Amino acid sequence: MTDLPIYNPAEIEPKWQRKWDGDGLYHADIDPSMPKHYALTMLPYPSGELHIGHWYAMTPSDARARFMRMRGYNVMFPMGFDAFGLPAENAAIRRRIHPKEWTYANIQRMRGQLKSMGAMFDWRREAISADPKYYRWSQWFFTQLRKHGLAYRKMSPVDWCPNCNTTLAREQVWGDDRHCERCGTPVIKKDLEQWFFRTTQYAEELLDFSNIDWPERVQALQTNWIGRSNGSTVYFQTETQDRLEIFTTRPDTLWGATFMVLAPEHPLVEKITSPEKSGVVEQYIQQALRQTDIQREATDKEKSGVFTGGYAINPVNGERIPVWVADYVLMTYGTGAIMGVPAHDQRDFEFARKYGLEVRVVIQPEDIPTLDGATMPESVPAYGTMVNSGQLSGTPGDIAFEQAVAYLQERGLGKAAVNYRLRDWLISRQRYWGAPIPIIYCPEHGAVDVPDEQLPVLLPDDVEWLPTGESPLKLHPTWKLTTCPVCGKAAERETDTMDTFMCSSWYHLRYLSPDYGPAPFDPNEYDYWMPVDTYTGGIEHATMHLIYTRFFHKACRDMGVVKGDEPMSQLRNQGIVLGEDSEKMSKSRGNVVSPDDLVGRYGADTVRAYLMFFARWDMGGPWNSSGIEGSVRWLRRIWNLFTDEVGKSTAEASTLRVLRRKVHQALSQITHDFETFEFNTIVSGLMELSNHLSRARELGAAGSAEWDEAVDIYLRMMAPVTPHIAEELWDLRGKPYSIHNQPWPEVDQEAALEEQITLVVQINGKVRDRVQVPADIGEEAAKQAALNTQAVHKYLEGRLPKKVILVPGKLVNIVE
RNA sequence: GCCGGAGUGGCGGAACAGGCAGACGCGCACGACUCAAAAUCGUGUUCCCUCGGGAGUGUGGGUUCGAUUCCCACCUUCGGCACCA
Repeated sequence: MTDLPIYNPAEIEPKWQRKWDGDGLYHADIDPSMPKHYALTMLPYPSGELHIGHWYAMTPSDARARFMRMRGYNVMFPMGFDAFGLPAENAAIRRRIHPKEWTYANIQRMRGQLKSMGAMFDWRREAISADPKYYRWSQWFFTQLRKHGLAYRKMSPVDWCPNCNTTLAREQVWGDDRHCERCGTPVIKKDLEQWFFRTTQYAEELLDFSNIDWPERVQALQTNWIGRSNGSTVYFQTETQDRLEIFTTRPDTLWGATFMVLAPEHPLVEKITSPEKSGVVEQYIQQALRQTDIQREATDKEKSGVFTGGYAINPVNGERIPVWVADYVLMTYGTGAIMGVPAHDQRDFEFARKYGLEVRVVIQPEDIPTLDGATMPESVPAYGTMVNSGQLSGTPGDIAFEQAVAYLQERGLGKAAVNYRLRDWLISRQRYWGAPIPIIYCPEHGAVDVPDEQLPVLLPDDVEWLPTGESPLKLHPTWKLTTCPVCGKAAERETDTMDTFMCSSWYHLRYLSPDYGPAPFDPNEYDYWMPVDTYTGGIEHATMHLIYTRFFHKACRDMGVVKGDEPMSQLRNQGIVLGEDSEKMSKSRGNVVSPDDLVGRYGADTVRAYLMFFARWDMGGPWNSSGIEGSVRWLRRIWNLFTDEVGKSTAEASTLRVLRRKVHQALSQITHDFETFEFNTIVSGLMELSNHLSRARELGAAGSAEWDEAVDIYLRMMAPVTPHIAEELWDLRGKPYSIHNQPWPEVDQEAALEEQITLVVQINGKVRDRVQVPADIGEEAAKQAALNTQAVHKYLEGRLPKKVILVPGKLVNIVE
């Protein structure tokens, strides 16, 4: 017995991590002679613990980045921390520890955990959004957006979390009960002066995904979120001689409008309401406004409303129709006013039936019986021939929309219009732990930008934490006192900070040059590295971060700060790792899987391999603690297989030919799967090949040139998945450091070709036999071989087949 | 209600420009090694069966010589949106 080293990840993993780190192996620097690849994975929030979800997101991303590196790309794979945010403040209040201290302690701990992954992060490029050298530029971007009219301040009803004491963006309000994303408390409405970014200005462009390779799923979610509606604006006139604009997606039903409805907040309500109705209307509005959005927006709620006593004139037929107020019309969409066409809209129908308003049919779809407004049990929203519609009567359904719009436009009664569900992005937060909004309020000059040379507006460290929930910046005795940059007189700072999504909208740019002073990023770095080639992260950011960062990039493009239309060329999302009970992991359920424990027990390589293997990456799924044993055994076997003593090869030539064939076939498959992010079949392909290698070894293959080639290729293929063991085995075989600097092996197509193939013999589409034939067999010979099989003889009993179908290289189907 | 995924052995999953269903792994069973166990190695493992076969990829149809893969209609489930005019 010789002293063969045993596989001990606890020893080799830290050893190689230190060596790689010391050598700067993964440093990515501009090199115009090489094609670049910017691989980016979503940065974590420094909550304190790296959990298995981070590993699940990051290790395959790392493996892919490593693969690209071996393929000859100059790969940058940076990491950082999205370090501002509410949890730090909650910790501050609960544990009487400063958010900064809490955050940076967590960062330090998580940086260590991240390093235990053995990922190829270039830590020189680390960016932390809570660093003044970072948020100085978050503030600069805000100023730029304001200068270009893309940031504005407005008094508006906002979603307010009474527990967090702050506003929330629409995206941060979740669920049927409209609760706070962070703490789960139902939100309330509050009127506040708030800062907004004009995301709506980019609504149309954000719908265009034609130049980026993003998952259909994300495209669908974003498209849905932006909510484009094609229709037209129609100008009604009230009897008080006011213009009342409405938006409709069905201008072809205009002749069927039998009433109008205004949102309770609509500015014309007061004026249009007749004196005798004002009491009832006033009462209704008060009650509507008191309701929460949850009550008001519940779809199953019975519609309610009141008649204002006012009338408007339908511009297409001059009819006088009553104007109502109802809370099913929202001030925040369209113009806050609608025409009611009960025959062809279900909401209007329910309203009309309840209040006895006329239901008039103006659309008659061809395939259903003639409609009668008085008796129809529900609305008919389908397109169809226009009827009772003046000179447009008879217009067929397929052109009714365009004809109606044309009719309105010719007469100046309306125009084609598009509406979006997307709202402007509310970025004000009444919190301390965020980037201060760089604005100064002067009694004389109003809201004034903090001049660039005064940036950053630093967060004061000496703040008091009172359990009022009020932002400590408001309570600070002196911080907000300053002077107006325009007139120099006493003025006050804005005490709100920015939504952290603002900071994370451009972190990929800060990675380019995290210490750069003159600008948010070094333009040379930008020109070389951008755009991000592959972006990976969770699907849950589809309608938040991933819309914000696209908006941000487009806005920056229009401000002349960046180039190109999109920040990230390719996006891939991973799924979620659930607990073993198939439920979402949570501390209270006690089903949390700790990556640190797993690494301690099995080593990082095993955890990496299992995370890539156990599920389709984009699907995720429940954790299985016994399943990881498969990865443990695989790596142990590989270790033993490649460290075992090698004598002289005793294998036959055919064994070695088969060995080469299997190796190159696996290489071809694994290369393909790396390209397409199919990580689970990368690992299964490696496992399968290791089974072939074991067999070949038993047949005496070790010691041959073919065996050496097999091991060499094998180690390179596993290097992106399990970087430590690959490096160690590479080293043990006396190969030059580092395996991670080796090129990806080339497939020898000839070696991968099969010599013999198994031709499947089907009779009437059912498999009846198989026959071994040379791979290059001709058509006739293949058919003959199939017809000569026992099964076919037995089946046909001398009869002639009706048809013989050959799928070259695969099968012969004999049809009787 | 609308939009988008997903339904394959006991389990995770593989195969789909239509062509051997169940690769790979977990689990399980049996065997080897061991005094014994663990570990390891080997063999088997979709179901039914009268051992000839038969059925089988959520359900029901269709196209085809041939369908897990394509088409139509459903069912279940997960995610998103939702009184959006």
